[in-house]
Amino acid sequence: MRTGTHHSPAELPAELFKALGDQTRLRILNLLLHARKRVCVCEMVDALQLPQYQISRQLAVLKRVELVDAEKSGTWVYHGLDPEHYALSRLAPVLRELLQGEPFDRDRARLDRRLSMRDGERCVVGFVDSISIPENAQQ
Amino acid sequence: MRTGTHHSPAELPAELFKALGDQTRLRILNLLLHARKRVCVCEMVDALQLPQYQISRQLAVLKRVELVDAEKSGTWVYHGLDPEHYALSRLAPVLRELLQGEPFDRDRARLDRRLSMRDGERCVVGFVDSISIPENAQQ
DNA sequence: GCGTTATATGCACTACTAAGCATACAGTAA
DNA sequence: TTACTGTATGCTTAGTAGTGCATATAACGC
Repeated sequence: MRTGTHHSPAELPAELFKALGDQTRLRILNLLLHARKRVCVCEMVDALQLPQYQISRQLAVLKRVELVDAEKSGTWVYHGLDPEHYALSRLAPVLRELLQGEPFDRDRARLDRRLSMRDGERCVVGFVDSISIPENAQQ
Repeated sequence: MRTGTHHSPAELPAELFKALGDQTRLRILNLLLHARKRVCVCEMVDALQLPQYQISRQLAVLKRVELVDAEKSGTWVYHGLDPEHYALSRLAPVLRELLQGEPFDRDRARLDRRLSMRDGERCVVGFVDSISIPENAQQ
């Protein structure tokens, strides 16, 4: 069990909001809030259509503030929201409301297609590159 | 009336959280949430015990994301939360809950002393330097 | 006009942060 | 072992954000 935060308690809220202050990290949180289960990195790569290193990197930031934790299973790493986080329950409804429109809607749609490729609870396909979604507009 | 945000709508939530991701700005918001009325810069200087330029500067950031707006009255400028902000009503309860403990509690106490020096709704004393509060611990 | 007070801001400096690329690490399968 | 795949991370670079100081702006009183 992880115990230490690396910040003075007095600045915890600032660190928390700083972690939320990035588009990529909000897109990741949008996926996790939507999926309501752990999601592995390759699934996020396909859903967000971003390079794998960007997602790993931003996940590390979210883990540092303990919004996200990880569970390893073989080569795959499943990341999920930490329901124990001291502010998540209050923050989640606000995030759900704010993370609407593009790119958040399309990200959720791509994640759904990607998650439908699972074998039960397990990710089995690795990087699929380009989950096709009716792209009425690009971006 | 200010109309334009300077950010693409798709990144508005990220810009909003970025604005919340700073200790000084959270301390300012804490004051405004507590006061439930407009507060002028010199009152914030005394409550937060920070240099005036820091407060003006961070207020400018909060105004850029339109969480805060200002009303001028002579030399004094009264800053307040913008109740029209698209996310403030959802965010305010979360902020109230997170902005507890030090330095937020003491900031609110100092603001109360400072506000008690008002003449009705008007700030009349300028910089008082060191609103005395039982400082059981320094900082 | 002048001086004074309240607030905002230009500048220099420092520190941090995200992106991009390559590579390291870990686990699987042969 | 070797090859391969999923994930994490070291490094560099570019852009950005906070601080501190000085100064500018604005409104007041004389």
